[in-house]
Amino acid sequence: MLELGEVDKTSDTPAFKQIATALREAIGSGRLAPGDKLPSETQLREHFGVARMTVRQALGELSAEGLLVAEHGRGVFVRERPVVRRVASDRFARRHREAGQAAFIAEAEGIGVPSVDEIEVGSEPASADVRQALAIPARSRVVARRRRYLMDGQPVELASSYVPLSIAKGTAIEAADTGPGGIYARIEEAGHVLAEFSEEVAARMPTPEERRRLRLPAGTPVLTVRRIAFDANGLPVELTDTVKAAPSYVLEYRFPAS
Amino acid sequence: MLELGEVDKTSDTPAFKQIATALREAIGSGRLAPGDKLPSETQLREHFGVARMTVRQALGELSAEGLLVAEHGRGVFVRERPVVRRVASDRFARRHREAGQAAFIAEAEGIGVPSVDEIEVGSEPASADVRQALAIPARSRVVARRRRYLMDGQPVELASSYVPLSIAKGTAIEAADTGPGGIYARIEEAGHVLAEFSEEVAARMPTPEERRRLRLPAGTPVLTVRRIAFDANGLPVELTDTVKAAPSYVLEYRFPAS
DNA sequence: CTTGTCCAGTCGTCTAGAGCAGTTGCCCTG
DNA sequence: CAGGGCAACTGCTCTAGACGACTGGACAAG
Repeated sequence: MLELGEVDKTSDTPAFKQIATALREAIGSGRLAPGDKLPSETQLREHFGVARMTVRQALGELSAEGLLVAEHGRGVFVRERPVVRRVASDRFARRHREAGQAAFIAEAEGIGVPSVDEIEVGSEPASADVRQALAIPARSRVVARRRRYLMDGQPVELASSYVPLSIAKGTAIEAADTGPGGIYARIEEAGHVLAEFSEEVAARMPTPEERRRLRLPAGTPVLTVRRIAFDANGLPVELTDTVKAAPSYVLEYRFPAS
Repeated sequence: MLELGEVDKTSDTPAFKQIATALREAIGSGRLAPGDKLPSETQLREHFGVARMTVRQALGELSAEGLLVAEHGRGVFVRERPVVRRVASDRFARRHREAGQAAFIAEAEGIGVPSVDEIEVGSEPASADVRQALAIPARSRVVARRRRYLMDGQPVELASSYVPLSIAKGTAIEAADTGPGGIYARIEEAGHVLAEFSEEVAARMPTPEERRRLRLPAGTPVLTVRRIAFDANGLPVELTDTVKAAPSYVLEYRFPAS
């Protein structure tokens, strides 16, 4: 019989979140393998001692993340190829609403990343790699911002953002707190209307340093995303390199074809 | 007062879907502007004559799409700007229009199509995962095409393509050689105008089988891409799962003038 | 004027049911 | 033995409540 733990009703964590966590853990540990059928909603309801709607809320969360597939009349199964989609975060949404910068920032900062626990800001000479990406000359300097993002207390992402010093000079971009609307709002204030960005996604093994900071088990790959923002003149204005703990991140884009 | 229409309880469309559609329409038509506050859940409940959970289900759907933001104690608001993943790529759209199907194929199959050295085509029962992605019922069959791509003699990519047998039946899709224009041309000939596709990218370690076929050194991760093509009616018509040895994958986006 | 308290409104979570609609396995029939 | 039909099981939709937590404004006390 599948071991799934219990729900602590005295906890301030909602019961459905606890159930979702228990199921996630069972999948992560391999007790539930890809293709396996989960206990039915009724069985889970009895096991955890909650109402069926509560179980469904947990299952719905995991389905939205792409970990589970429910099939009418058959059961709920662990996905054979687990994927995790982006989920909007209310907290971020609120910040955006207040700042009026919703779409670009939401996308560029990564929707669904709730908190930052480390931050490091300073000007430095740009590496050859960064210079090439930002199309700036040799010996140029950039303002670098390095952060670690947490979700539910677990590190999920390391981000390094670079802005040419020629753009950042004398603005709040040089400060740890970039103010309302974040860094993109400051870049626009500096006269660069954001128009486009490109993303390059790759898979690789983490460095030992990255493994430590992301608390990754040995043998786990990371997903890296390099994003470059361009202004209306096609000038690169910002570069963000992100290292994401895999497979907790997946991109999903839909293109109208015409 | 906001006009939102009614729910037809005799319809076979679920009530919460009808409510979601009504709200989407109100936002699309501008009766609900970005930043506007929606009627409260209680008011919507009374207006549509349904239980509150049903209203919440509709609101949850729109929140997941990024159209709405709920804030505890304040209300539900229309997002200031649409989420980026719904924004068209001009580059892609333009090329599609100019070159017709060739562009869609080049984009979908990967630019700089390499050579294929293994191919395997046949009809088979769809796995739960594939059925879910293609939105087809249990026990459905699909035409599966499994290929290995080579670049300069080195294997770079394993691709598995699935088309519902209901679409492929009696067409060249069932043949190893799909003829000029490839599989997408045959799908269009079958009456499905291709309209959009979605992509999901993830990183993971290869299976031993994949490692062997891609001739990967131990400890090297792969990049996986799942692409689903939809016709003009929003019906999924084809699914491609790709496992790439090549380290990176590029996506480009452009923001609408705003 | 400032501060703190209270309260109505709102969303978040949860319970305890109900009927409906797919899926599957089994039994019965021919 | 093959096929049809039935019944059990599953997830899907929905109802009708309950209480808690958060927000924002009214109002009283300082």
